Parts: sequence; C-alpha cells; structure tokens
Amino acid sequence: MNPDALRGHMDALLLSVLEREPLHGYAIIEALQERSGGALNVPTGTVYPALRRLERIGYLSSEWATVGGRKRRTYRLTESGRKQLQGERSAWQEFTSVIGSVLRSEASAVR
Amino acid sequence: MNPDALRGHMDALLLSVLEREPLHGYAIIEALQERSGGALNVPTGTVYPALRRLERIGYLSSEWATVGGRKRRTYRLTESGRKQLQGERSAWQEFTSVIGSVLRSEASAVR
DNA sequence: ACCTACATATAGACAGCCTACATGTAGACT
DNA sequence: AGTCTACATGTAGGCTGTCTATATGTAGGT
Repeated sequence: MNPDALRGHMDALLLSVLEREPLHGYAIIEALQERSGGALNVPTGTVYPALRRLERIGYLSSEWATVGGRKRRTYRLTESGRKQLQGERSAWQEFTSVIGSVLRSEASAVR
Repeated sequence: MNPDALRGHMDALLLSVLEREPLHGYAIIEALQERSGGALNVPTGTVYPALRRLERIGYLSSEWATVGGRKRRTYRLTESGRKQLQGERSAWQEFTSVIGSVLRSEASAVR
C-alpha cells in the first residue's frame, strides 16, 4: 500500500477503529491490520503522532493504564470525534465516488 | 474536496484523463472538472508540475503546438504510461477495498 | 544471556499538493 | 484606448502528514 495514498485518510481509519471501544496505540495498529486483512501495516511513527494530533484537536481523549506491568495510553472517541467520524465517512463516500468516476471514464467515448 | 485526500491519486487522475486522447494542461484541468461533475478543481500549481514529473518519469511525452495564437504543450500517454495506468487502476481498487473495509466495520460487533 | 512480543515516543527526511505570483495572447465590451 | 475575462503555462516557497530510524523499557520464554 503506497504510503502517500493514506494521506488524509488516516484520521478516518483511527477514529473508525476507536468507534467500537477505547484502545491503546499498539492495539490500534493490530486492529487496523486485522480489519484490513493484513493489508494495512501502519508504523508506530505514524500512529502515535497522529493520535496525539487527534487528541489535541479534541476528537480523542486519553488516559494512562498499567496492564501486566506495561503502561498503556488508552484513547477513546469524544463526542466531537464521533461527529467527525460521521463527516469522515461521508467524505470518504464523496471521495471514492469522484475519483472513481474519473478513473472509470470510457477509454474511447468518441472516435 | 480535502487536498490531502488527493495525495497519491493525482497520477492516476492525470493518466486516466489522457487515456482517451492527448490534451494540454488547461484542457486537462477542464476535463477533470467535467468528469468529476465539478467536484475536482485542481489548481494549475498542482497540475503543471505533476505533468512535468510524469513526463520525467516517462509516463507522458509532450510537444508544443500553437492554436489560435496561443501556445499549448500537449501531453500524450507513452506505452509505459498506459501500463502504469493499469497499475494505478488496480491499486485504486485495492485501496478503496482496504480502507472501505475498515471504515465499514460494525460499530459494535461484540457487546 | 538472549530473543521476541508488547508498548510508547521523537527527530528528521521526504514528497507532493497548495497558495500566490508572474507572464503573455485573444477577443469582447465600453 | 483601456479594461476585463478566458485561455494558457510556469515557478517559488510553504505546509503538513507519513515514513524511517532510533531510543527506551517491561515481560516472558528458551
């Protein structure tokens, strides 16, 4: 999966994966892999900064927890984040529809 | 349309619009608008550099023409570009399928 | 002692899309 | 003559988000 293609869709992915239940960063990465059938292998250097950015914006909130001696920062969707996820979903529909319509244009309409 | 969303898909759009027939930059911008139902408004500062990049890579070739006193640089797909377009199309399928599957995951599978 | 999985984090590189600007022709209207 | 819009190409520099690489540390297995 070309990294550049993810640009601008990372937020939707992260919010979506947190819709079901709060998760910590590492678990989010695993969830993305699972739900994508192994296609999505997002590096930690992408996910952790992105989560912080989303928290800064107000779409996520986080708190520390210790499980089995390991520290986790667990993120959960805020109300604002839930609304944003709706927006991201419809933006995704719009996006795929628009790009798709250009890519599917007949190769030789005239001639 | 969020600019970041286009990232990494611009090539596919440009190659696709040139599949039917050779076009110059300005006409490419218009074609993108038409085929997207007005949703795609790509600025010249995006298109012209992108076309040059694609030519440098070898997916496009270009030549100057003068029409009605105005100079145009007309771009056409090379063989290599045609192959690349096929690749872009299947990459797009893969991409939408993967992201879509994550975004469509049930909001509450368990519980 | 070593390795792997778990877990978070940051610095800096990289790339591509954008805004803003520069330049010029043609044709219509005043 | 002057002004405006559409046509037409191009570049410089900014922005921003993803990536690579690296650092740090715990737990558990061999």
